[in-house]
This record gives sequence, C-alpha cells and structure tokens, in this order.
Amino acid sequence: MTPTPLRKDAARNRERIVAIARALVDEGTPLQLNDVARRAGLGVGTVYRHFPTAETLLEAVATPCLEALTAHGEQALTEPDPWRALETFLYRTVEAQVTDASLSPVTVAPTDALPRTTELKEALRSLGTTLLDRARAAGLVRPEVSAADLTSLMCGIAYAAQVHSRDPGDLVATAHRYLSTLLEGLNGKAPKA
Amino acid sequence: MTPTPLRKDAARNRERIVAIARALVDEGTPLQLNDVARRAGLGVGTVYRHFPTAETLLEAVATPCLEALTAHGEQALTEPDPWRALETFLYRTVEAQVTDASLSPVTVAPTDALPRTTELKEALRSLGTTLLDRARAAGLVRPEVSAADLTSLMCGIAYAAQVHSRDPGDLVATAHRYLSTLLEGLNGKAPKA
Amino acid sequence: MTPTPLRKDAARNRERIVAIARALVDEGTPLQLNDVARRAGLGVGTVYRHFPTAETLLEAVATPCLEALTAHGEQALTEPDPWRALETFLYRTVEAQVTDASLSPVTVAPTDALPRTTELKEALRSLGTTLLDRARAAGLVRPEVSAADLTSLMCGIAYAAQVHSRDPGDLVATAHRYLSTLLEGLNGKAPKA
Amino acid sequence: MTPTPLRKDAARNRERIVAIARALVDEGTPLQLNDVARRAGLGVGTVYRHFPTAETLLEAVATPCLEALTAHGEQALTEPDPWRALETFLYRTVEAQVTDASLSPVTVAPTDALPRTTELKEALRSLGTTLLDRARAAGLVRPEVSAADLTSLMCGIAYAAQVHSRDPGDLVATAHRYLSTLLEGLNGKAPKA
DNA sequence: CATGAATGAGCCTTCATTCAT
DNA sequence: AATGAATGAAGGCTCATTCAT
Repeated sequence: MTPTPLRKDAARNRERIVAIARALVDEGTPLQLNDVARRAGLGVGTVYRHFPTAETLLEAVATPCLEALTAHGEQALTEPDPWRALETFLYRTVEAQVTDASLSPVTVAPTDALPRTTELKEALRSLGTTLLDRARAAGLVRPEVSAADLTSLMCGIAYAAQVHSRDPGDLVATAHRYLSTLLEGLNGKAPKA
Repeated sequence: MTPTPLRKDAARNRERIVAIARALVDEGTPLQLNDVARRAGLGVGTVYRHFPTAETLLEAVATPCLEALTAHGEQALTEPDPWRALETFLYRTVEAQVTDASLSPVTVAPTDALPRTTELKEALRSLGTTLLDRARAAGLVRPEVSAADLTSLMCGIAYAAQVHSRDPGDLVATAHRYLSTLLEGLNGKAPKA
Repeated sequence: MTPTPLRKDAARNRERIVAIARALVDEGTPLQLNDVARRAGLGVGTVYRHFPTAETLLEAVATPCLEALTAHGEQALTEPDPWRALETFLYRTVEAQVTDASLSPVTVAPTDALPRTTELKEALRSLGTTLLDRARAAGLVRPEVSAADLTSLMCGIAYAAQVHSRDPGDLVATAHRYLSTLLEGLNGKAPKA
Repeated sequence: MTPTPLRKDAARNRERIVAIARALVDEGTPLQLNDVARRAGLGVGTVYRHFPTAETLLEAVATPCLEALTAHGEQALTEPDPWRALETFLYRTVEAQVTDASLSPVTVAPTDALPRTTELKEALRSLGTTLLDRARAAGLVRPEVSAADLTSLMCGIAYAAQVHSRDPGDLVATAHRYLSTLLEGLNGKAPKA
C-alpha cells in the first residue's frame, strides 16, 4: 500500500522539511526549495528527493489542513438540520482558507502533485455535493448553485477578506461577515430566520 | 494643466508601449519592462523613461478601464431607483474585473504609482459610498456593509469566477451569477421580488 | 581672443550649469551630465554643448579655485622670508584640496579638458618651482625634492586627511597637522626654529 | 575550527576565482563578479556563492598581503631599536600599499566584509600602536601623532607616489623617498643622526 | 542654439535544477 | 540516501551619448 516504508532518518528529514515549509508559509515567505533546505540544515538534493517541486511540498504542507477540513465535513454530515450542516461546513472552509496560506493555491490548482491531494480535494468536493444536495432537497438553496460554485465562492470570500484587511487579526471576522452576507443570498427565497 | 505636452513621436511611443502592455496583460503574460521594450521594438531606456516601474505601466494600462467604470458610476447616480443604481454599478464593476486583468492588481494595491490612479480609485470609492448610502437609506441594504466591503467583495466575486472557469468565455456569466447570488444577500430581509 | 563672445542667454545657461555642478561637487554627488541638466532645468543637449564631457565641467567648476590658489601663490612671491613663503603656499594648497572636491581629480588628471586648466596648472607648477627654488637656495629644503613632488605630496596629505576623518569638520585641522609634520621633514637638517 | 572544510573541487574553484581577481586587480581592472566568472570559466552563481559581493572578493585577494604585513610587523617588534622598528614597519607598509592595488580600498573601508579582514586590520592597528608607543616613549616621535595617523599617512604617501609616477617601476622608489621625507619630520626635534 | 527622447550596452543579482562526490 | 557546489538563463536597472525636432 504505502509506496516505500521509508527509512527512519529519511522520515525524520521529511517531517523536518514539511515543518520548515509550514513555518515559511505561515510567515508569508514564498516557498523556495533552496531556502527550505538551508533552514532545515539539509542539502538541497535531499529536499528535492522528497519533494521534486515546490508544489509537491506545498501540498504536503496543506495536507493536514485538508484532512482536518474533510473531518469537519464528515462531522457535518451527521448534523440533522441540512442548512446548519452546510453552513457550518462553509464557515470552517473559509476560516481555513483565510488562516492557512497553503490552502488557496492548492485548492485553485487545476492539477495536483500528490495523489493524496487529489483524494482529499475529491473527498471535499463530494462532501460539498452531499451537503448541498440535502439543503437543495429541503428547498433551502437556490437550485442553480453547484458544489463547484461553493468551492469557488469560498475562495472568493477568503480573497475578499484578504483584500479588505491588512490586519491579519481581522481576517477571520471579516471572512465570517462576508460569508454570512453571501449565505443570506444562497438561502434565497427562504430567508433564514 | 497637462504636466508636459509631450512631443509627437514620444507620444506615439508611449501609446505603443501601453498598447503592447495591454496585449500582454490580455494574454496573461506578466509585465516585464524589458519584454515590453523588445516587443515594441524600442530600447529599454525608452520604456523606463515613460514608465519607471512595472506598476506605473500597469496603471497606465488600467486607466481607461477605471475611467469607463467611473463614467458608469456617474451614470448610475442618475438612476432614480437606488437599488437598481447600486446593482448596475456593481455588475459593471465585476464585469470589468473579470474582463480586464489589469484591474484587480491595481484595485488591490495599497499604494498607487500614478496620481491619476489615486484620483480614479478615490472617485470610485466615493461613487460606491454614495450609491450604497442611498440604498441603505432606503432600507435596501444590510446596514453593516461598507463601501470598502463592496470593493473587496467585487474583487472576491471576480476571483471566484476565475477560479471556477478555465474557459474565459464563461467568465462574465459566472461572475454575474455569483454577484446576483451575493446581492440577494445584500438585499437581506427585503427580498428582491 | 575669447573664442566666441557667447550670447547673453547662453552665458546665463553656462553659469547656471556650473553653479549646479558646484553644488553637486560640494555635496559629494558624482557629476552626471544628465543629472546636472535636470537640476538646472535645461536639456541634456544644452549641457553637452557647453561641456562635452564631465571632465570639462569639473574643470570649469574647479577653475575659480585654481585661480584663487594662483593668486595666493603670487602673493606668496612677495613674502621676503622664503621658508614662510613656501609654507604659506603649501598650507593654502592643502586647504583647497581638502575643502574642494573638484580639485584633486583635476590636479591628478594627466591631461586637461580646458586650456584654461592647463594654464592654471602650469602657473601653479611654476609658482611652486619658484618658491621651492628660493627655499632650496637658502638651504631650507632638502635638495632632492622637486616641484612635482610638492604637488603629489599635497594631494597625498589631503588624501590622508580624508582617510583619517569621517567628520568633514576636522578635515582642515587634520590636513594642517599632517602638513606641519611633513614640513619639519622637508626642512630637513636645518630645523625651522 | 575552520567554518566548513570545503570540498576539494570547490576549494579549487575558490582559488581559481581569487587568482583571477588578483590578476584583474594587478592590471587595474575594476572587479566585477560577472567578469571574474567569465574569465574563470565558471558560472556567475559559483562566484556569487563564494563571494557574495565584490568587496568580499577584494578582501580575499588582499588577505595574503595583509597577513604578510602583519608578519613583518611582528618581526619588527623583535627589533631592539625602537626607531628602526617603526621605520621598517612603515616602509613595508607603503611598499605594500603601492605594490598591491587591493590594499588601499580595504584599508580605507570603514566596514569589512570578512571577519578575517577585521582581524588583520585590528592586528595591524595594534602593531602600529605598539611600535609607535615605544618610539614615543624613547622621545623619538612627535607626541601628537597617533597610530590612526600613521595609517592615514601611509595611505597618503602611497597615493602621492601614484600621483607622481605614471611609470609603475618608480612607484616603490618614490614612495620610499616620500616616506623618508615624512619620517625626518616625525622624528621632529630629535634629529635622527 | 536648445531640447529631451531614444538608445542599448553593460552591470548586478537571483533561483530552479542538476549532478559529481 | 544525502550532500551542496555549480550552473546559467533570466530579469532588473542605469547612464553616457546621440540626434531628430
């Protein structure tokens, strides 16, 4: 199953690299493999062996976040109220987008570097579809909105929040506000209250 | 009034440069002054004389579009129905954003290279504020939405549309659809129909 | 005699250019003809017409100072004490070198751009020779020292003072101190007192 | 101890670069890293890796000479006659300045690129101070002259020699002559003989 | 005479990627 | 596996000088 069990030290290196990369992403520094290598105290070659491209590394960085999001989505499936389920999922999604800089490039990219990424994106799409379908079935959502639209719109909301706030402290609040505004619309003819 | 009347040949070169830059922007190529110079058949120095930085050139490219948008906004002020006025203005705005790649970086940039850009951005902000205030006064808009939010949200919508459609042919339609969805929300408790 | 009487406005321009160049020299900015033109509010061409090279302009800037130095030298010729005469002349020379940044490049240059510069450098050389010869004839100076040495040594002293002091306020004092040290040596076996 | 042992081929390249740079310095060509790379038959990046700035490279070029000078200085400390000790050290210093074009910029620079340079400059300063103090204690030197003055004056002497002689063959002789003249003065009221 | 637009060689620097050790 | 030196294309920018207007 797992491609190659990976020697213990190699695994340690891999983790180290991802950790450094995560730190860089968080501080807004562009991911450069040379840079990562230097900070990790490893040779460039080592980094390239583990992550042949910057995209690969970025996806590795994003993976835990995508997994957490998936978990939230699965959680949401258990929520009986279809509107609350969808809503909660979308809130978690924009929060993630706005909080974690690795997410939006990975989400937007038309092709993935890691199979795991494809899996997770697929899972999220599928969860979105399910949640959306339920809400639509309950007449709570405009019929023309698709799951793909949901993805794009969450990216858009996150982007809008970033455009709005220089101050990263406000980001989540702004994103929430924008999403709530949008939702009233998604909710369409059936006003929430 | 006009800073320097500019010699005829210089003016021709300037136009040529802007035209090339516009073409590059339209085909999605990043603006590089050396590149522009080569394609224009001009010396690098000439390009640098007219446009000391890539931002300056980009703003010059964006200017006509910003002017057109401003004109539309002023047109909208004459519309008696405050909701229709706002709505129309926002539609024009997302259309522009989605159609013209020079717009979003210029809109988002915290500082401007050309005074003319500052003027136009200021004018648009002011128009947005007026249109928004009228609609708000008529109780047609959620009170917590500001003019700055409008700007960010239009950027977000445009971004979402781009994320959604690889095919540029669908861009405007998608952006429209997303905006209409958002508007239902902006409209809030007073449903459109 | 004078090459071409020069129209009144042309003369005004010339003066303006020299004045700007002097200011640049004084603030330590390297002389660039484009830069001079811009600051003078003139076209580059105008500056190039008057001063075909930066050296030409620099010499024009240095000329008044060289003239003043020459005047001092001629004054020194009237001093009866040959040692005092030489000494005074050398003090004036290092002061000038250290005070006026246009001087050392012009002094050092093997070829001159302006005939006037050649004239003045020649006059100074000749004054130096006379003053030195008198002192030497009085047995007050080491016989192996030549007038050319005097020039080089004054440049050296000025250079040394500049190396020593970041603070331009100390420059003259330092240069004086260094010169006095050197002079005790020039005075050789016949101590000054 | 040694920061990083450096691979054999890398060391060869480094030496090659320094050698080329030395040749350029000797022929009076300004040090340009691209140029060095081309002449060394190496990629620019290689040169930049070893020497991030031209100053770094220049200091690397100057290092052996500074070391030799330091060695001479330490040698001079063993000389019993304090005047001869100082004198010899200063002669070696001007010889070096006049012979090796890398020296004067490095000496004059207020900040160093390599720690080794700082060390060596510090060592030379300290040697100069010691030698000067001894001579001063013996009443052989004007009291107001400091070690810093010595440095500046040696630079000045070297500069003067260069101003004097186009012909590099005379440089050392001229510098010697100028230094001897200066020394008679440093010796001051206590004539050497 | 004056103007100032145009030129373009030339220098600097970065960075993704390869490959010998 | 790991290393990190080497590569060199690519892009950025300046400035001395010319020449059409």
